Formats: sequence, structure tokens, C-alpha cells
Amino acid sequence: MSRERPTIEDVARAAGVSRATASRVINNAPGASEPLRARVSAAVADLRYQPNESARALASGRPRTIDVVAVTYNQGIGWLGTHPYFSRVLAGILPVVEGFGAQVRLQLGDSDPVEHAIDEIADHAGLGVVLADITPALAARLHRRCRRTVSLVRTAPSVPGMEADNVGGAVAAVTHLYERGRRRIAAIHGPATNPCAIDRRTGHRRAIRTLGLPDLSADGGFDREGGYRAARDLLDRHPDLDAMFVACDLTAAGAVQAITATGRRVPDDVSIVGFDDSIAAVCANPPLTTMRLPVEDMAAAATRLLLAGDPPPGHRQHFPVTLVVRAST
Amino acid sequence: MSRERPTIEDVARAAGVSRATASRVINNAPGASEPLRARVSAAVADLRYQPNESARALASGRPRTIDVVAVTYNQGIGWLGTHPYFSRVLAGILPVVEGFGAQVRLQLGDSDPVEHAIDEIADHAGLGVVLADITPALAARLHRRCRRTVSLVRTAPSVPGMEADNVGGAVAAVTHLYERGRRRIAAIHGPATNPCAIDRRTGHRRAIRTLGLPDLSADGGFDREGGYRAARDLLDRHPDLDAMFVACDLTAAGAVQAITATGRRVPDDVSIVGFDDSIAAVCANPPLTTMRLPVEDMAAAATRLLLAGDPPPGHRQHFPVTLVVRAST
DNA sequence: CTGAAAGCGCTAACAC
DNA sequence: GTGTTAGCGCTTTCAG
Repeated sequence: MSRERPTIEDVARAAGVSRATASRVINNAPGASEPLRARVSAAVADLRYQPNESARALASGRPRTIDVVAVTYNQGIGWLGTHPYFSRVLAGILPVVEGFGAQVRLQLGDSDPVEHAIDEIADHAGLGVVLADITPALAARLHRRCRRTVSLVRTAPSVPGMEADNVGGAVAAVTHLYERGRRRIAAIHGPATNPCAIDRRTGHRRAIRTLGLPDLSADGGFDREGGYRAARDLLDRHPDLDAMFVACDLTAAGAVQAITATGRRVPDDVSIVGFDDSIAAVCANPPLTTMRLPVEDMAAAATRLLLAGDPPPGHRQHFPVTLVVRAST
Repeated sequence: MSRERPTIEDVARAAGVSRATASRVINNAPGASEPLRARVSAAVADLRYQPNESARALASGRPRTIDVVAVTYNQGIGWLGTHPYFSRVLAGILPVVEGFGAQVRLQLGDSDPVEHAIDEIADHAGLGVVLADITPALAARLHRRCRRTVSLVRTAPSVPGMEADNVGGAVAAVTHLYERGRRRIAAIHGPATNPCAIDRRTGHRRAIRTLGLPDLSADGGFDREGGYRAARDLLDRHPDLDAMFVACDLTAAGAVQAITATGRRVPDDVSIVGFDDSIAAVCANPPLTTMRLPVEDMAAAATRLLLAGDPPPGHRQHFPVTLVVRAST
């Protein structure tokens, strides 16, 4: 057997048609009769033909890839290896793209300044770009240069986006704690500039206002260390608190460690609700009650949207955030 | 300003040279005088020229990408989203590739049968393929069709590989427990077919033999649930055990939960050492003493090797596995 | 509905 | 050293 991969030329010859016709049926584009379609398909199967993606990309002016962009915002590349979010995004995207016969490309977007990285990604985009976690301003910039873009977090009005009910989730979390009889409920919030964190903060504020609870808040970022520190601090300032709402499971895992370190028990003395339902929630001890963010579903939906054609500007798709009860409450 | 991206033709014209010369300096290949190099470089900067990767790929017969392959072995795509390993691999690879001006492509390799997926990846490979976690047999198959391949786990003799000292790590872990005064040391092993797990098993056996310890083993897979189950089981069968060596942090996190659930304290009653030093280790409560696998370093080294040219068959690079002491011992 | 032919932007032989 | 030229394998007008 020949070592060379067959080209579309070979397929056309084998099927006794022109390259154009072969191309049409391979891309199942209109304009080919049933009999010819059958012959071409047979030839494809026979020769085990697989299109050369590079040639396709050049000819059509666009690689058949979905670009996933992760902006690091100077947090260093480390966060990618430690934060459970990104791999869930990939887990959602990969099967969809694979099923479509396209490919996944990873873009870092951390060169300095970020704007250049974003512009370059936009100019080279393939079938579409998925924004894993990006500021509205940057998303808008990218979307201006490349329409086929979807954000997985709340974003600028023009940019198509998958939106989870972070506000509602935070309300539900605090309410759950309240219903468990807790009244001294503290909160550990995420980064002040992160859209998800902002919404969870909003939800928290709304809930304590509604329930008539005091505002016992601290900032913890979205990492474990921040959670540990914030929890220690909170416990120092309010030794009588009996619950914590934490805006991220990773942070919550740190908070649990801090609570335990002060000799308190979870959930008996302090109960705690996290957010995300990531691997961190189930690794914590006790495992965390948390608000499930359907990251995989959102990423998969974003990908499908992109694969289906140009998403209309401002398109929105909404996702619920649901309570998952474990041992920490 | 024109919306069209400049081509190499534009650069050549602006610099007053031929396309070939422009190409040479852009790829900084030999065969261009200093003065011309300068003129071309100026034109590149001036026009903000960026090569069209699709055209490059087609002309040179190979896309400028590093392909990262994750084989799921029917575990479903979920593991990718929950197991901390894969994202550490990416965190190691991305900066290196980015610095080189190449791209990262993700390959799933889970179609049925796996062999086809592997063959297809080999036939379409770009600058090189990084095998995140693959059986020796599959790695060998891929390497046969594509020389520029590196495995991150112990693999077939012919396949270039990055090898961490898993055996030594396991020995060190058990020894650490022994030095802490523990004598009833149980072990929770990983999947019987996983090369890393096998080596850690070997190390464990070697250590208990050397130290004259009984073999108290159970199988836990590489996930949290398995760790929980195995630990409960072990505790049932050997209520007097005073330590556990667990072949994966995720599994160890589950084991800690199980130990706690039986009313025992970590590390007072049972101390525990994990393996990997992943995010799971620091999310556990208490945080886990563990054997650090330098995944990011290994992935980065593999990438550099690939980017430097075809790695010689059988090439090996060794990495230490070091003890990180935290609160679980 | 089908085929012929013109590139897509670049690399790499090959001449000069 | 430098330029000319022939493709890489495919998509996509444009005729027929």
C-alpha cells in the first residue's frame, strides 16, 4: 500500500467525477446528484480518504478549528494548572468539536499588552472562538474583529454569551444556610473585577438584605490561599459566625481548612456553601455543599452555537445554578 | 487602512526583495545578507505582517502545532474535567509553544477503536505530539507512524519519553511514613494497567520488603471515589493500621474523608501520603503530604524537545519525585 | 447538475 | 546571495 495519503484528486478519479463534485459531496454541499454522491462516498471509504485540513484552511480562508482562549491576566500560567475551571471547559468543548470533525486550538492570550494577543487571536480565528473567562471590554474588542465569538461569562451586550444565574445561585446558597437555621452568615467574595464574582456578590447582598442579615464579608480571590486567609480573618473578627458562603469551591476548600484549624467543626459549628461544584468541592473534607455551575454544558452549548454558524450579536443562552447538598451543611 | 492582512508578497515588495528572500528572513533561514534582512524586518514591522499559518502548513506539509493527546480509555470525557493532571500538562506546554510562535492542538483519541484515532493523529501530526497518558502499546503504534512523539509516562523502549522516578517516589513515601514511626502502613494503588500506577506499586512493594513491613494493600483507581471505598475497606480489614500510602492525591483526598468518617484523626491516628502534588493535595483537609510529580516541567521539556527537531528514538529524560511535607503526616 | 480552472499564501527547488 | 517558479490540496467561481 502506498505511504502517500490519497488526495481529493484520487477520490475524484476513482469515482469518475471531477474534483469539484468530489468536494461538494465531501462537504455535503448542495449541487450533486444522488448517484454521484454514492459513488464519491464509496471512493472515500475505499481509499480511506481524509481531507487535508491545511489545504482546506488555505482554500476556504479559515481553519476548521474552535479556538479556546484563556487569558491569564498576569496570574501566571500556574492558575491554569491548578484551577479546575479550565479543564471543565475543555471537557465540554472537546466531544462536540470531535463529533463535528473539527479541531480544538488553545490560545493563551497573555502577551503584553493583552490587547495585541486578543487582536491576533481574532484575526486568526477559525470556525469560532470560545472565551473561557474574560472581561467584557476585552470580549467586546475581540467580537468587533471577529463575530463568531461566544463568552462563557457575563460579557458586553454585543457579544454572544452563555450566562449562568450566578446572582440567583448566591441567593439560593445564602437562603439554604438560613433555612438550616444559620443567622451569622459570613461571605468570602471573589476578585472584584471578575464578572462571575461580581454577580455572586450581588446575589449575596440581595439575600442578606432580604433576610435581614448582617453583612460579614471578606475578599478571598478565587484561590485556596485567599480562602484560608479570608476565613481566618473573618473568624478573628466575628468569632460567633455560624456559616460561610464562599464564591468558589477552591476558596471554600481553604476556608474549611481555616475553620478546622481554629478548632471549630464543619458543619456543626460553622457550615459552609461553596460555588462551582468543581473537583475542589469533593476533595474538601467534609465534602462541600455547593452551587453547581454547569460549565461543561455551557461550553458544549457555546461550541454548538459556533459550529452552527455566526451567532447573532447579543445572543444569550441561560443556565441554572443548582444546589448540591453534601456534608458541609 | 486596508482590512486585508498583508501577505509575504506585500512585505517583499515593500522591502524591494523577492518573496523567497522575504521568506528566508521571516523564518530566519540562512541565505540572506544582513542589509536585506534588516530591510525585510523593517517591512514586517511596518506592515505588521503575520504569516498565514494555513498557507505555511500547506506549503511545508506540516502545520506548526504541537498536538497534545489525551486518551480517555472509555472513562468518559468527565475525567478530563475532574482530574487535575491534564491541565497541568497544558500549563507546562502552552508557554513554551507560545514562545516559539507555534500553536497547541488538543486531540481526544477516544473514538472506537482507539487504534484508529491514534493512527489518524499520527498521520496529521504537526511539529510533534505529546502523549499525556497512554499505554506503551499505543505509544509505540503512534511512534511508528510519527517519529516526533514524546510520552510523559513510562512507555515502549523506542518511544522518546520523559520519565519521573515513580518507583523511587513510592519508596520515599513509605520510608517517610516509617521514619514518622508508623509500622502498620497500608497502600491504595492505582489502575493495574497504568504505567505510573504500576511503578508506584513496585516502589511500595520494594519499600515494605526492605523495611520488613506487612503488605496491606487495596486498589483505588485514580479517582476520589475509589480512594474513599478502598480506605473504608482497609480500615475494616485492618482497624489497627496507622498510615496510608496512596498512589494519587485525588484518591488520597477520598481516603482522608473515609478516615475521618470512621472517627479517626489525620495524622494523629492515621497519617497519609499522597502522590502528584496536584490541587487535590492542598484542597484536602488536612492538606496532604505528597510526592511531587513535576508534571509542568516534564511537559515543558517534552515540548522543547519536539520543537528542537526529531527526538532520537528511545530518548529519555529523567525527573525526580520529591517529598512535600504538609499536615497529613 | 457537473466540470474546468483560478487561485488561497507560502515554501523550497532550482537557476542565476 | 538572490530571484524565479512550481506546486502543496483544496474550495469556489464561472461556464456549460
